[in-house]
Amino acid sequence: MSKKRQDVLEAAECLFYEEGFHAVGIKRIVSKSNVSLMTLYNHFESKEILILELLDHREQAYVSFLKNHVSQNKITDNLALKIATAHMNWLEANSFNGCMFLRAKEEYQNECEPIVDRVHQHKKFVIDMLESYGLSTEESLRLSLQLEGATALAETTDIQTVRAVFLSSVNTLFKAS
Amino acid sequence: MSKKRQDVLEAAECLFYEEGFHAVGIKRIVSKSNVSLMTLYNHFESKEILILELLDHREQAYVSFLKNHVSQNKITDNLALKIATAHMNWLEANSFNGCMFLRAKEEYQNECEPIVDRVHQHKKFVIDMLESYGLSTEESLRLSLQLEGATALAETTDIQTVRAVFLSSVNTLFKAS
DNA sequence: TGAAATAGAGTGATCGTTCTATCTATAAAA
DNA sequence: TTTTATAGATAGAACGATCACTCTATTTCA
Repeated sequence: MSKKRQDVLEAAECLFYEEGFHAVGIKRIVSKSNVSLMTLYNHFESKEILILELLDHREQAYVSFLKNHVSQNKITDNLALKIATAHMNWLEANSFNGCMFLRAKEEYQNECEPIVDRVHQHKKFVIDMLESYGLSTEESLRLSLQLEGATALAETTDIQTVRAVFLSSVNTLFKAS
Repeated sequence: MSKKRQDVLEAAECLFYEEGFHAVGIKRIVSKSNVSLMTLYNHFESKEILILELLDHREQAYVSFLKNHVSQNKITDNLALKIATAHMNWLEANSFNGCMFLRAKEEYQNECEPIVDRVHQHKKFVIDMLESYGLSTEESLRLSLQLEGATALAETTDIQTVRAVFLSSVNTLFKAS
């Protein structure tokens, strides 16, 4: 991948996540990424296409982060707790402003169908991933609700408090599974 | 409260919730509420102040909705489940696009401190309300995570599925309380 | 008679996007 | 090694549309 392209994606991801999609203009992204306006438009046809590619980029980052942390986790008897811990580490490292996918869907609900579709696809993808780890459909949904809850709670609550509440809930819900 | 003022608040609440704060312009609100531009500005000094008053309005609506539904709920042995059911009814009636407070905080994170402060205040208010129902601090946080999770999951998942997963989780977490 | 609401023009700023004209850097041809 | 050709990146002006907000002049209604 082109270095310029990567610079744009990283600046856009940071700005959009911190301030929202409609609140951040193309000029801000260009300025932050040290790239010219035309270079951005040579790589991305439009703002909406940039957002779509950003969501691809972020899904890949989240999934590989989870994979790595789950495989490194030493807990052996509780898969859900392994995944929850990995998700908690993701939140702690990157994300105190909600789920970027849900936020994209919320902002483009009545404006850009491809973005909304992409978000639904992502959430389905995560559920499928949980099932591929060996959870049942119902367990996947149940864990998914916990993951979403932790992400939201972390927006307004001290992260160590969220960790304790989140992991103990998951532990209770999935013990002796 | 003035009728015109009420009209503006209702139109703004609907539009902001459906499409986001930055995505909706004042002209759209004026147009939807059948009120003139100057009338809006006579009632609300600025867009940000309108949003702040909207959050007041919505907090009041949510709290009284919860109070009514909790008191009418016939479950006698599980307070958390009563509250969860009431929250589920709120989601089903009004809210398939996330938590309006979190969305306000996300969009105004680096732009308007009073809005961000108001959102933190709201979340603290909800926790306090849960405690005033008789839950411990830890139980309140635990239930709060479930409420946030249900709100988020309802954005991309069939509402009856959310209801089943949500209520069964709360039931497991709070049984024999 | 006086206060409130109206429509609509006007403010300067910013939006996403396009265009132009200049510059840089690498690679092929001399 | 020098010249030329090609492609990519640059800054910045310009587009029409919209942003939040103000002002004015007129109308409605108690």
